[in-house]
Amino acid sequence: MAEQTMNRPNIRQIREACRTCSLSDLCLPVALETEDVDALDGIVERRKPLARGDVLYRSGRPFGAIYAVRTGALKSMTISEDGEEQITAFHLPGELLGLDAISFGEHPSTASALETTSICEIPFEELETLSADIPGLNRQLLRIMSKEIFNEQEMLHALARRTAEQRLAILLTSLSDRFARRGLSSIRFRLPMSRHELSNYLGLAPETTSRLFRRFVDNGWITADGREISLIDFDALKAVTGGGASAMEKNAGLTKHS
Amino acid sequence: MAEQTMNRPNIRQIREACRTCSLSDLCLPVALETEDVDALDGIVERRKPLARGDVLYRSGRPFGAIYAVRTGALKSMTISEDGEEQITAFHLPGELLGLDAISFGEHPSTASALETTSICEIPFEELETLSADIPGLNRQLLRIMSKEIFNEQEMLHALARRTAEQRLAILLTSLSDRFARRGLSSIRFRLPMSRHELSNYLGLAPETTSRLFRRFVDNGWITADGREISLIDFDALKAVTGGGASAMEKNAGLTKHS
DNA sequence: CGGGAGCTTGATTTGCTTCAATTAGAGTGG
DNA sequence: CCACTCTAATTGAAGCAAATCAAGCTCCCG
Repeated sequence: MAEQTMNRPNIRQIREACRTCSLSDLCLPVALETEDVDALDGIVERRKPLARGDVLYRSGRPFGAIYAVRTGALKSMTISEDGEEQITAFHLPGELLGLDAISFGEHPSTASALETTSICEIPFEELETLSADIPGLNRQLLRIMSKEIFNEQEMLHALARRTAEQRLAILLTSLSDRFARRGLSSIRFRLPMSRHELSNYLGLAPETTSRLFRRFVDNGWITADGREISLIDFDALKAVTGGGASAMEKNAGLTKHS
Repeated sequence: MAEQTMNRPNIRQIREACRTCSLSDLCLPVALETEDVDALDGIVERRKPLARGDVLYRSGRPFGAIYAVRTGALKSMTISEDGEEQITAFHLPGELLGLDAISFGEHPSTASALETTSICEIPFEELETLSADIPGLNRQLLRIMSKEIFNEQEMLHALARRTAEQRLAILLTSLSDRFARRGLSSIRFRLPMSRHELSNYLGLAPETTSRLFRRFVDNGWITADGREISLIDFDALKAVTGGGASAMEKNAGLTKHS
């Protein structure tokens, strides 16, 4: 399937079309015809950028669209009845969010921007209509959701069973791979989230996260200046993750197909 | 959508058809026509029962079908390179498994029977073909996967952030609701998994799980005779879960539609 | 030059794991 | 049918990792 892709004469145009709207997840790994991509592109709405803290959609609101991150970053979170927010995911450029709303008709989580963020809106109604005509698109939607399930499972056990040190190493290497996937530097990047948000996501106390950053720096694995991170010894980081967990390998795996 | 379902004259037949093949997840919550259900039913293969420990599919094997549990129970697990098995999910009657394989073309996890188990095989190729003709089915497949994503997210944070006590309470109430969904008793049931497997899934030491069962019994919340569990005080259990987490509420939510 | 939030650092406590036995159960063969 | 064996489950004691409690620090913004 991926092999077929390579033989198509217009694959470069397709990729370009995808890239402009950050729909790489939806388009790149499959062999969509150029006209199909155009059709997909046609239903995508570019929304005005979100400022830090702006809410893209709120938990409980009716579901009408999924979203692709163009630039910036967002967090997904649920808010328990005692008002405590629980971050369930970070969304980087090129990634999709809102998929978890498909089954309920309303968003089970709230998404807000971590920094100035531009996104594309993909109305689900129209995407579904389009899917009926384009078998490849339908399949790709399923693929993405399946991948999502798997990544969640990986992360689930990454967080459930691993030590704090392993959790942070997993997060850093995961971010690295996800940035790399979008063509950004995999060894030097700026964390879009605060230490507090990062700790919340990892299920750790902020103090623990802070101590870990110190330890990683002392070990010579990374340098950290606020949110600016450099991975000095990626292999060392990778080694402490515990091997088994790597939601990122799967991202890399899909990228290779394109 | 769910409302439309109620008005169809043949909804009862549809449900019956679904129930016979344990495809409730796939059929019940949506308004599929009788002939559609028949078509779906036609592609489903009933495989011979699995004995305890039998492997349904192994990690790395090519993906060809998803499966529905008719009776019994299975576990999904990944095996890290050091040979340690990590249980990622339990699958009860009426539930689907194998969804996580759709994106990669091969199974990322291994599924094996916890007890004598009968399952239905749903060849994915044919399901996809069928989906093209039946919009409702396609949507439902997406719904299920979306729900799966959400449940995973819920569980992820249930396990990552909660105490051992909360984790076990969440598991017990979740199982209770899932059994109830299949029309089985929600207050008295037999655990399909060993303490060891249960602990593995929850990310706890078996000793901790054992101590927790004791504590729950001492508190008068449950009675436990080996794998036979009775929930004496469901509300107390529910209370200690921490409120926010409830992958099961969502299961119940879908049931209500039917 | 304050003021405040985010981050870091130190001291103490708690909860879970680990280590070490013991007990209970399930299956087996005499 | 009962002793025997092996594995699963339980229980106790000790150790450790991370949370919590409590200050300081630093940077940003007024």
